[in-house]
Amino acid sequence: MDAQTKALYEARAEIIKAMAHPTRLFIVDHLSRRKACVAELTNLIGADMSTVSKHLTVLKSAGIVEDHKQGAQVYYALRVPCIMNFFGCVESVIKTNANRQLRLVK
Amino acid sequence: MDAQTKALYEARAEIIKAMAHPTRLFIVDHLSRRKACVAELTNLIGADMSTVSKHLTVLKSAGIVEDHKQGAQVYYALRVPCIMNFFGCVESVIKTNANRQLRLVK
DNA sequence: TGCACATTTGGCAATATCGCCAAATCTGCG
DNA sequence: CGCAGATTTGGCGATATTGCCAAATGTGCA
Repeated sequence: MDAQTKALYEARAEIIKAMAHPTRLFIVDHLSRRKACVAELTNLIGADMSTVSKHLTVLKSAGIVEDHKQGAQVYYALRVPCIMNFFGCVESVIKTNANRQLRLVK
Repeated sequence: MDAQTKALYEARAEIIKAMAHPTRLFIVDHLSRRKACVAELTNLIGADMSTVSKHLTVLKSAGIVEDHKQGAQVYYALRVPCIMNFFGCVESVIKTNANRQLRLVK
């Protein structure tokens, strides 16, 4: 694999890596419905606010979300809605896996 | 976030985590065109065969690829073609990011 | 200015991931 | 059986990720 091809796949992996965490996945899912500030997300998630903030930083660096201040609060919004396409396919993988499991039992 | 919701996002993250590596992304991309055996992929990737084999194990455990023996060789194939939808969106994230960069410079 | 609230940053321990090497398996065949 | 080729597994050091706490920073307002 030449350097350029490698760089391409590394760039892609960066984006996907940013999604590869349950909390960040939840955040993306939630933001796909409405923008939210850190405190709001922290509440829903039930982790330390600093933890949530760092997850948001990861998503932001990847370019998946964007933030804007509104008073003392920082609101985050989904920047690339097509990310939601991931879920459909992921769900189908999970379903396929489950079916395979079932077949083994039956 | 209640335990069930958490479990759901964890399951989803498992799948995405399996994709979150340049080499594995390359493998998935390649397998979307044709099935291939380990030696073949190893050649294209240029890493130790044991490394490639382990990447394939990760993809297989996630249910993204499946394998079948053909003589002494093990062929891998994409099990869930919709995974390829990821690329389109990832590409658009990369493009959006690049445009943002440009705007900063201009 | 100084307080209260919202968020980010620094730091650290626990854990997970990665890639290579060496050794173990597995397969077809003489 | 025993060898050669293909693949997987075990193990290890290096590196990256994660989550919490404490401390720092930013913001609106009295």
